[in-house]
Amino acid sequence: MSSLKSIAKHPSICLIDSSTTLRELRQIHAHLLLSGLLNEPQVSGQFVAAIALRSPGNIEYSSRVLDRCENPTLFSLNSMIRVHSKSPTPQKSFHFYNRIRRCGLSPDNYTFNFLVRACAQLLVRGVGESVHGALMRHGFESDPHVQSGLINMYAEMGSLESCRRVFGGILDHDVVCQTAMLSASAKYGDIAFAEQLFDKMPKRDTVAWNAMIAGYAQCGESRQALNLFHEMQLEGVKVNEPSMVPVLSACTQLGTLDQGRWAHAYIEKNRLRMTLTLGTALIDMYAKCGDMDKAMEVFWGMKERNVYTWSSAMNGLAMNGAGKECLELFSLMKKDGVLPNEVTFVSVLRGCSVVGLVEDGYKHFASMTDMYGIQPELEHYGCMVDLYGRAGHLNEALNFINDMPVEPHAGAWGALLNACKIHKNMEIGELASRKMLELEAKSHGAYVLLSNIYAENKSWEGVSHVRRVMKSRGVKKLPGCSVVEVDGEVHEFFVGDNSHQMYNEIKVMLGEIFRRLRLSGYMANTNPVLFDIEEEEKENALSLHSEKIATAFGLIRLKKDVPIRIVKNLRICWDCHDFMKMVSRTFDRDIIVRDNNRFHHFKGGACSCRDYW
DNA sequence: CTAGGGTTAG
Repeated sequence: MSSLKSIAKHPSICLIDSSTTLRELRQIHAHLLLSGLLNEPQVSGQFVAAIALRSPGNIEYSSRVLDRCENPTLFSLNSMIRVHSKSPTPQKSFHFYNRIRRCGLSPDNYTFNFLVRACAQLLVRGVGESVHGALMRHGFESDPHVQSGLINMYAEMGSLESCRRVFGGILDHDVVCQTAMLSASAKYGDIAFAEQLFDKMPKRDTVAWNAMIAGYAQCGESRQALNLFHEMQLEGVKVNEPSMVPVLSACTQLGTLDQGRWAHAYIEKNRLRMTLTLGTALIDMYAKCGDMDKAMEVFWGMKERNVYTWSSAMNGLAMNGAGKECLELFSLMKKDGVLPNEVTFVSVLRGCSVVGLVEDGYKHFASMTDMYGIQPELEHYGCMVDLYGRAGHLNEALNFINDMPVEPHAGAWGALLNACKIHKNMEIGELASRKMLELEAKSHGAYVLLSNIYAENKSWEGVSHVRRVMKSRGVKKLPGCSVVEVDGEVHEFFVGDNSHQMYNEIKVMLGEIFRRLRLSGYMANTNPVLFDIEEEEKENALSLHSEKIATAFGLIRLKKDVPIRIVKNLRICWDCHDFMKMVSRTFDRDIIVRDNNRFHHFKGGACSCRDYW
């Protein structure tokens, strides 16, 4: 036995890791074969498992080795099931599961755990249920990891009910399966139940804390996510890489660059590894908080990049108006041998759209099916309509919608409507809004756009008609809200908000801004017919859009060389857009606004969106 | 030295 142990630790096997090449594996294999060691099931098992666990890129090779092996160990077969469960071909797990029986072995709790996870990936009707049945027959339903896998599987299959049934059937809840149930509940928006589980866990480990933080972030409870992370540190729980991903995601949602920077510094100070996932979350955070330079710095600093990493960076560039750079990155990605997916193409098309590259956009759109076998989805069609529309090719945009092989969705008509607003086209605009409102009768934005198209074309009866319809249908909207961060503290302003403790100073500053802007020729949007995106309380002189209040506050509290960063929950309106441009020139300040659509970088009187809104 | 938690779009 002792000799077996030393064989199992054969130095060449210990050397295998993710950088090992196929050639090197062949050499190790030949070496083991020549020395006769490979006949030992333990050694071949170790060899196969080492490849499976530490060098998944060479999984095909270890699969062939294992297939030729007379007496594979359960350990090596389990390892193969495990790698395939996380691969794009989870069905291959079953090949090794079947081999377990044929070799006269019996599956253990590890086998079923990995197999269940393979089913969660596979998502073929009935397969998960039959594996569930098989593991019950083998008596593994009381294993906490198997239970956790089952809950996770049913969550993936879309049935919170089944998760609850599994969970309810367990007498003694282990932390592992409680954590799985916590994640499943959060995934389906039942954050209250997730909290309840978290609160009554007898022992909360890092994984449980991470799951709860991620649950908050997924449900859009960003503040709660950040609060819980701070609590986690106070409790002295060990923080690791997966802890930071939802923390960054919360910063991304809030648009709070200072907090995001703090999280980045925390990662470095605690020497957390810059894994693919963590790096991608960091790039996304910087991109969506408006610091695209920093996002690219992180991007280029990464050792490896997958399709998520590339797509995040490309999406960031597109959102920030850097369409050319987005397309350059796309060619580099392909050169790097990374295969684009459907999400990548959303970024590519948006990149083309923001700089008006109609031809390139069409070329890339066609390449989706021709070269990559990716079926365009609604988002891609929406991007194409936006591409044609923004460039002023309204008829082509309309034809494109009419030729769509699937039923056009509200987003496609919305993109066309938006283009009609930019290019002041009333006829197509009416058609687009009618179609859009058939699909989304309560879409506030559609009414506003249509009304403004009428107003700009001086069709007053059109304007009043829209208003009547809106009222009769009870269309509601979110109140506009803008957020500014000063010294890591988040300040929130609503439309016409006078509740801030510094409101008196803000009021004085607003007066000063308007006085100076008027001297430079700014005409406040006084057209009483032009429909305001946040029209309510317009008659109140102090009722200003939240981004104007936020700008005044930023001018007071932020140093001159620091850009004023504003995050808005709605789309910025034309008047505020003009206002921002003029403030950026008159006060010589950079202003960066993230609205719910994209970024606007105001500098020296111009905007990065080139007034394409 | 096999089991849990995390990322892009909408």
